[in-house]
Amino acid sequence: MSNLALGSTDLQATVSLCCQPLGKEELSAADSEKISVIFKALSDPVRLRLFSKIAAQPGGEACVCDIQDVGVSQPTVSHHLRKLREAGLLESERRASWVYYRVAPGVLSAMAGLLSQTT
Amino acid sequence: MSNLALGSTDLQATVSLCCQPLGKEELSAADSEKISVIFKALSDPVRLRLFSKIAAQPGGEACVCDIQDVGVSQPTVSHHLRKLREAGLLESERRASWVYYRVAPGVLSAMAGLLSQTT
DNA sequence: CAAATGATTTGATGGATGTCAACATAGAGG
DNA sequence: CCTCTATGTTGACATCCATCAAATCATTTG
Repeated sequence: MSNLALGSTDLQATVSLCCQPLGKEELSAADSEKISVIFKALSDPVRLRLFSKIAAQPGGEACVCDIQDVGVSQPTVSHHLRKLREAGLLESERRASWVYYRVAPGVLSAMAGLLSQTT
Repeated sequence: MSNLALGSTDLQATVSLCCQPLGKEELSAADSEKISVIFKALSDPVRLRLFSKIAAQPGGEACVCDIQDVGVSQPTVSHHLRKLREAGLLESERRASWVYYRVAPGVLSAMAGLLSQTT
């Protein structure tokens, strides 16, 4: 593994550019496929917790070693972080011995936009 | 099956009352468990499409017969609608021969709040 | 280089889940 | 009642997925 965009989806293109808010216009089959990937990434309690730990980090990023205490083994943590990265929700970068994860830019606002009220 | 609240989670209590936005404070293990249920409900393409069809309905509700063309069999549609209801995302009501589904009140705004930007 | 630390990958396994066919239930209308 | 239409439920099955142990890769340090 090497750099930021490796194996990740362009989430901004996926969410921001494809869809009206859910309450405004129904999703096409294709868009549903794309967006469900994002919800699926957050559908596991451990993954959601890891994502929240990173999102809530003051500096906006967290070392894997700082977020490992979620009740599962370290390989499992790594597996979940990979899933989050592949879904386009996280970016990762190696600095010296450590790998840092951060929320991909635009992710939170894109998802909030999808769920925003239109009434 | 009979009425609105049958087998459903109180989603407003689950989402609105438990959590700060993801970018603000990390979720507890318990809250992660609760909220991941909601994401899981939307993690299937067919379910997400059904939910979007209902959410985008002008009157705010849809008869099952109006949203069945999503590429799977009728029992499967029924199964997915049940999952969405059990997760607290939808409510259902029988009127004459037909069953109507609508988005549970507060759901969209609660989820949007969870993902709202805090920066 | 060798050892140690941090992180990912691989392989295996038990459990969860989406799907359909068949059957059951509910109401409408002869 | 009996039938037709609209939904929901059950049972079976194939696939997906979370998890861990073991092995591997990457980087620092002795």
